[in-house]
Amino acid sequence: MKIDPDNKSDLSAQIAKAIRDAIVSGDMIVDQRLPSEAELADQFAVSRSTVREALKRLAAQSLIRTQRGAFGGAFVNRLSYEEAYGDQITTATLLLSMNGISFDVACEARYALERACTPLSAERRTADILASMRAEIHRQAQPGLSDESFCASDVAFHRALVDGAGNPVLSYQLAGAVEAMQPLMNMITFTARSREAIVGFHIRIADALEVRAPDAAQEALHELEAYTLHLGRDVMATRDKAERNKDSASA
Amino acid sequence: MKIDPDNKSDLSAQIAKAIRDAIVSGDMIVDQRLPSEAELADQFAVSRSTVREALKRLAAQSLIRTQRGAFGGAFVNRLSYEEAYGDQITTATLLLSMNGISFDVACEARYALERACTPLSAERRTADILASMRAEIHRQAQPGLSDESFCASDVAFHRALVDGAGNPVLSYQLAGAVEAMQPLMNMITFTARSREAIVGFHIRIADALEVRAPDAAQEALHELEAYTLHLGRDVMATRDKAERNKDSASA
DNA sequence: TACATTTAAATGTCTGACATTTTAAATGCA
DNA sequence: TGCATTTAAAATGTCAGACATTTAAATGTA
Repeated sequence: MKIDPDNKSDLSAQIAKAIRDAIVSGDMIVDQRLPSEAELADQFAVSRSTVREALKRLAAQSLIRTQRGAFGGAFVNRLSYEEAYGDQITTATLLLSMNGISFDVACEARYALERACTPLSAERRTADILASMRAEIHRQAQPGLSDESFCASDVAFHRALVDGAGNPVLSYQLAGAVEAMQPLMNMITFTARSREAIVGFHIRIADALEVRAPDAAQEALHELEAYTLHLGRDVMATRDKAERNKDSASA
Repeated sequence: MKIDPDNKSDLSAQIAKAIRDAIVSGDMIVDQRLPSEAELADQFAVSRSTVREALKRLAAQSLIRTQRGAFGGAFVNRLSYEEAYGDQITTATLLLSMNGISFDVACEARYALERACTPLSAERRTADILASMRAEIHRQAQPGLSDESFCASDVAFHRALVDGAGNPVLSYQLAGAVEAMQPLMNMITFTARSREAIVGFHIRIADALEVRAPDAAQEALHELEAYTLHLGRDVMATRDKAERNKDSASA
């Protein structure tokens, strides 16, 4: 089913690729059992350790799961949204933090994606979704809330907006974009006034969804984007200024 | 920097998680060198094999890279868009194929996401992007083209539309959604007439982008979505019918 | 200085062993 | 026979030690 050219480097990566290809192409189907580690070692003419390293690579991508014991082994895993979310969010977060993505760019992407599902959400939002949004709005209005908790609630609100579209593919794709913003948002110190403004936008969005008014929701979202961008730019400007002062002081 | 509770199961997964957390939290920064395998084995009080399996998990997620030789080792990897694309597309493809996502749902998600970046693309598209789109349109009009090549070109066209927005975060998020559709699209047999229709929509989109008319682009995209949905439903209906006939014949 | 050689440190691979988990089969007993 | 218990086998998880290979720094030499 899979052969290995006599390249000399990174056997475990090659073996992982061969098995991964078999899974992605549909040659191996969900819940099918892979040969045992010993058998794979024979087939590929490598040691068991090398096979194990290959299998761990696949396990890290949730492509297989392993069971111990007799009649155990490695099985092709049905990739679930729940499993995929985690990686998606981790990857998106790292992409932002490691590549110096500016607040502006991240913000634009996030709201563009949210606008993509607002019309659908206005059409399909369930009572549950609406209740979740109202609950988050209520939490965001609590006076003693820390900035981190406020941001977390903000993310939860927007997740509800996305999930309201009732399209799991959309939810999956947007989970990363929305959650990856949180570290950037966490750098913002929310004054009482800015919180009040944000909650106001949230209420407008929830109201619009409640009466299934896509245009009103879209407009509120647009204004929220502009406001968020404004807040973010203020913070960045202040930070850059402090940075410059520190530099000139130390020089 | 990281400790390991005395759970007895899946040491390599626990170690991978500890290191991953250190990377995601920023405790370890890009290009920082991890301790050698032997040192990690000491720190975690496990064997070198176990450490290696943990490192392979992280390598599979592109979180680290390894270099052989003196002064080599494992280094925190700067996660690039190029690396992330691959996983993103693989995961999105598997999610669709393994979870029985219907053509309708996938199609809706894809076009919703594309609509999110059409206004940006109309505003910012470069001459290069426009040239790419025209080139793909030209290819799609070739008579001898196979269905697979037509689909691949279709994906390339829509990738250009997305990239036109000039926002790498958007491009990353949408790569999976667009490319994951290809296997589903490949099941469609494109007649000469349907190809002609699709090329017509593509021309309208490119024209709209050329004169920076977001609304016209949006409208053409909407109609293309409806048309694609129509094509897909026909195919699915035909296939289901054939399936039923086969069932009743064998029964 | 420039080039060749040596050396050390690290990952990559192999072998063989033992521990643990889990299920199926075998066994024993009423 | 029927059921509970025990046993055996198969598989993954872990460990220890060895050797191969790669790489860059250190060293030696013309």
